[in-house]
Amino acid sequence: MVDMSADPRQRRAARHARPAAEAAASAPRKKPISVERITDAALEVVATEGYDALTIRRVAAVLGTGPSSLYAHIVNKDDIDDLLIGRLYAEVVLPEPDPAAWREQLRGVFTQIRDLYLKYPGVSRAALAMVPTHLETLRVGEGILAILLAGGIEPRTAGWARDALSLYVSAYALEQSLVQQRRRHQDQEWVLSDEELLDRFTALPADEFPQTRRHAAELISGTGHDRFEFALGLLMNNLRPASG
Amino acid sequence: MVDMSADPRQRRAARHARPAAEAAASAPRKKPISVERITDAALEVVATEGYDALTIRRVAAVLGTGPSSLYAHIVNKDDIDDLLIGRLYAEVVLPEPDPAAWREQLRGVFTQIRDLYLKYPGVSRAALAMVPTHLETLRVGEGILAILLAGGIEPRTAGWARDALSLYVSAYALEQSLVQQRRRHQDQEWVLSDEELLDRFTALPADEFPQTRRHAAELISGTGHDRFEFALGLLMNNLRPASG
DNA sequence: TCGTGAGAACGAACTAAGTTCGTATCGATG
DNA sequence: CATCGATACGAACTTAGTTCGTTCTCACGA
Repeated sequence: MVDMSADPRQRRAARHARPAAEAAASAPRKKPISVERITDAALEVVATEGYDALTIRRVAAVLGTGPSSLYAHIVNKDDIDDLLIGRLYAEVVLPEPDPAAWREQLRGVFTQIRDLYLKYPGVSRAALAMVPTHLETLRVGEGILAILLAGGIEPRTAGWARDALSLYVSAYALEQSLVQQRRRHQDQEWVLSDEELLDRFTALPADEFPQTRRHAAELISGTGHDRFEFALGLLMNNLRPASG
Repeated sequence: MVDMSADPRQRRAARHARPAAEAAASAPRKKPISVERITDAALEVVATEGYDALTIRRVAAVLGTGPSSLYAHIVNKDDIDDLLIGRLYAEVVLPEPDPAAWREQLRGVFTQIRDLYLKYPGVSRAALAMVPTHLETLRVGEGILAILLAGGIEPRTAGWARDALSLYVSAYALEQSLVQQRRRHQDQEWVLSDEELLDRFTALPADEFPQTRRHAAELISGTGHDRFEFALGLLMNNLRPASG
């Protein structure tokens, strides 16, 4: 059983501690509100309406109740972020580190993370704000670190590189989500297609923006994911086995 | 004079167009609310209380009025972000591109941006959400692009690298601001000093977190800025002049 | 069997925030 | 000096996070 103490603060703390012995027991008959169901509901909201639509009231509505009902299980709204990220990172599968393929392995893990973020538009915001001792993020972090170390990267470099890569991936997903969101909210003037963007760039005054104007085509080239791959490449290609 | 049309939407659009002829005329005598004063007030709030404390009401209070008074000058709250970023990026000074020193020049520019972000904790959030046709960000973007091109980087690579670097810098500043903010809000349990973090890491179960445990010291090593420099290095060192 | 009490659920309400509306005020202009 | 458009602003509407006090439920012990 998960921690059933009265105070949700203690339960949050328990979630950050190592997982308890976890006796399965019997599944709850009816449908009592639980941290799991809250997480399910929150993920559903984020997946369908985006992270901005994630409100206590919205989650409560999905569960067919009012906002106050959730506060027996969560500390506050930030706590939902915690749950979300935990659930998301639990889905990341980590490969057995292979010294010969560490770059591909890293690419694979970070692509997984990117796609999880994009599946739930905007959650990367929550990931950026997450405290660094979250259990599931620690697990994934350990996995990434293991891959880097297996690749022969010196520990300190590995740690720093891991942080840089993680930060970039979160930011990339966040930016992509924001673009998508603007596209959904057809705010007329603020949605710019590639052609419109190209027009804007080429319409810039040549004396002030010579490079942007001249290379407008290259600047808007490539899908988001092309740029993602490119950036990951930049970050990883300089990492070399220590005494290689 | 800046655009004095009635609709603030038109005024925002005008801000994104090329700067008008800009007849100086006489400075306003009294203290009418203006976009400039709103920007000043907003920056003051962000600098002293952080981006989270930036509310319409808070800004209005600084100007000694009520929230509705601002809506003759701004479209909505997002518009304030626009003003903030414009003001911030206007402060960035761009060097004359020197083909021999492009890496140092890039470092300089991005360090400026980083420090501006950190001076106004949390604004990088606004920067990430900013539409890519903002006039001042275009100016800085042009400058960065010019440095890369002067360094002999192929245009498409230069564009993508610029985006990757900018994204990383924003994310870095955002993360740093979040850490600072947590530290201010002494939420007891969520503030972790380096020693506490080290303790946490070394207290992890050895079978599940062998690497994190073993290299805990390296993982928490280095100031934020060390990591910033490191990441910039990773991103830049792979960029090479096109035809060598 | 029947209370009983701890935990869970929940309706109502409080606060804060973004935004709108209607009106009042001000200043330049004819 | 009257007028009109732009500006200012108080009040109010809406949505949100959170708290409070009460009610409900159910497993356990007398």
